[in-house]
Amino acid sequence: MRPTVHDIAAAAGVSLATVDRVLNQRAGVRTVTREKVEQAIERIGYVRDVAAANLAKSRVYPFVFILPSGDNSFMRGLEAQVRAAISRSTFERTVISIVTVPAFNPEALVAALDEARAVSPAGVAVVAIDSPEVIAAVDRLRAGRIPVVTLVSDLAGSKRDHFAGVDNIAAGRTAGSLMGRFLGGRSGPVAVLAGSMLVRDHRERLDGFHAVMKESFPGHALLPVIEGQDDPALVERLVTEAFAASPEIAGIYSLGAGNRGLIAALQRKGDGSTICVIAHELTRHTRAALNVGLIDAVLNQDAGHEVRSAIRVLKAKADGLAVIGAQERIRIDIFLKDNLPFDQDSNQEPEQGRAD
Amino acid sequence: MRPTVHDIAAAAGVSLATVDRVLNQRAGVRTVTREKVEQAIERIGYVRDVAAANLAKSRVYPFVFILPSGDNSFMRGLEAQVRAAISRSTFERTVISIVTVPAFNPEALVAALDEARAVSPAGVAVVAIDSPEVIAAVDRLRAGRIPVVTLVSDLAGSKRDHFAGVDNIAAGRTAGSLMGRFLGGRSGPVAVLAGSMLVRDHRERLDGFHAVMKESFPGHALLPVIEGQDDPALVERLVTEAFAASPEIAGIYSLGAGNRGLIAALQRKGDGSTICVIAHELTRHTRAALNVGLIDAVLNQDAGHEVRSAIRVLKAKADGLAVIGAQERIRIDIFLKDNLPFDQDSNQEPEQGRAD
DNA sequence: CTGTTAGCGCATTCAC
DNA sequence: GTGAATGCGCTAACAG
Repeated sequence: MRPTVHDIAAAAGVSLATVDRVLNQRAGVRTVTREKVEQAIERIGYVRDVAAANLAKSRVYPFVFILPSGDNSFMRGLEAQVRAAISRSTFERTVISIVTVPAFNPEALVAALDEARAVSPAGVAVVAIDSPEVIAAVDRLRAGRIPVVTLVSDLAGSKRDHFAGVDNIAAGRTAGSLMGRFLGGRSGPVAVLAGSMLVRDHRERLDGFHAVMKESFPGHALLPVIEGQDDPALVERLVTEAFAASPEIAGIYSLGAGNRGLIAALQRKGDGSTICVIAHELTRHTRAALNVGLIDAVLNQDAGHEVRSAIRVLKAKADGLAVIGAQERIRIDIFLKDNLPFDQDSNQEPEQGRAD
Repeated sequence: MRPTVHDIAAAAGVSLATVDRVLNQRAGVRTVTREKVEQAIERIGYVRDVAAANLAKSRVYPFVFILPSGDNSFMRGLEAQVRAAISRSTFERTVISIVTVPAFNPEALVAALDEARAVSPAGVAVVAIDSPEVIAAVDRLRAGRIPVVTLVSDLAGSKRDHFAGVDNIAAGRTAGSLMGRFLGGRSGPVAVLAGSMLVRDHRERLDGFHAVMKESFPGHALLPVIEGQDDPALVERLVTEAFAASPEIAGIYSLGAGNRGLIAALQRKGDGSTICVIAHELTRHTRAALNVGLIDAVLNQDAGHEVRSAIRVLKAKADGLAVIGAQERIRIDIFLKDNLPFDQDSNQEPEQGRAD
């Protein structure tokens, strides 16, 4: 049998209450007594039963998720995954609230972070915007001993506990590598379509992509970045203009959102399927385009995995426990039309009701 | 507050023991009483606290993992992941034993399955071999109400509860798609290197690959399948012979193991890097070859994920609970040299000690 | 057939 | 400073 608090108490010759005080680093124990207990713990190899502790405490974990609002399919899919987690709350002892704020708006995000702090939750998960004020707001949370996990887009320079998202430089490099190889012998310039250079994930993808294209496929000119603000209508207009300006475009890397607009522009062009297109995030739009050959590859991050991982990490941080590193690494999924998962698994919808 | 057994008892006007009998479907309750309790459960929306139940039962889950022996890097990585799970046993309330049996040997596997049944564990995970005797042995376990999860290679036609592995037809198709595109304009036949047609995963990969090559890239002839028995020495010899017989080979799809032999043959050929090579499973050998350009892409299944998933599913089946479908879907990871994860995450080694 | 009671491992009053 | 007693939600003897 695995040792319990009773065993520690017996071994150290003290009572349960004293053992508990030492275990939970509470005051009111003489140093000698404390050391006696600590040695006993060490000696008999005690490890706390978290489940029993949580039961005794009737512990629940109040978490706040802060996401961008708007009709970005990926973000709505992310929100659906948070709702799926909410439906599991009873089992997972969580109480999750969702706060949405306008995209690409640092002030709104700071306000949301400060409001979250006011309710002192057990943890906060946030899709970050890279700005000094946001960093400061995150650090205020951490100063209040509230664990913070960044979701999808990281916040370098902040004191966030963890980042639940992909390595976006590697994602950009991967896109570059696929683009170069898929183009094969074909010539022609390559266009890059981004949302906003305000968010770190977009900047990093761009850097990775440019690096590989210049290193390994210098034959293809890189057109100036098109910033579509993740807005389908704007994207469609800008891409159509780009086609007019450079009819010989051989490839497009869409590293942000608003792919509905891109797909519409490609369809309008008619011969769009000869252009090599690589996009991010599997939504119902990109999935359909992949299936008909308008898009050649989709790089994806699994929103469900990100949400579940964020919750696991926040719990662990709240309890001061370790996490299984590999389990929390978010992969860069590469989808061709040949390895598309069943529809239920796309970021579009929660994974409820999947066959098995 | 969430309702408890006490609330049910009060609402139904019975005692705790009766409630417990109904909840755990034990005999010795009059039908009227049972119905009264069931209605109360329904009415107040009771959901059992699994953690508390496990605490009261001091429940542990004895599991048996049956893996092939031999020096197959992927399988040894899988075993390392099981050992990593064993190191978490205290926290996860598991008691896991590992049994290894010679690869591609149905009789040995049947014997191992029957021995496992003799100790009546809470669940069995097995890397299956596709044969009627093995199916029968698995079904004997199921007949004894022991949950069974197949790992890596499935066992169609059996009553196994779940398969923790990738969709191997999709994997083969994906390999075909990448092969065709990476070859671009280049001509020349394509060779396929397999381990054994005895295991289902190899057969399925082959089918998927052939299908796509014939549909979409009919310009490339497909050479007869080379069966290397996952043995590096044999693989090296057979591949070298294939190079001699067909010097104009443009691509190789290695869908099994023994890639050390393939890599050695490619190195010996010298101009090997002009051949497009797609292999399975990220091990230290394939990782190194990917980095130097001898291999162009590696399709991978995350052994750590498979093991953790198998354990989660076995637990859920043992308790009659539901699983989160999407969390248990094993992805086909596609690795180029640009999106290689850090070394700790390769299938070669357990994920202990990863930075974060 | 049904109810009473005593734990599972831990946290937390409230006395001493 | 320290200890004894009670309860978290559930299960399992053991009575009745």
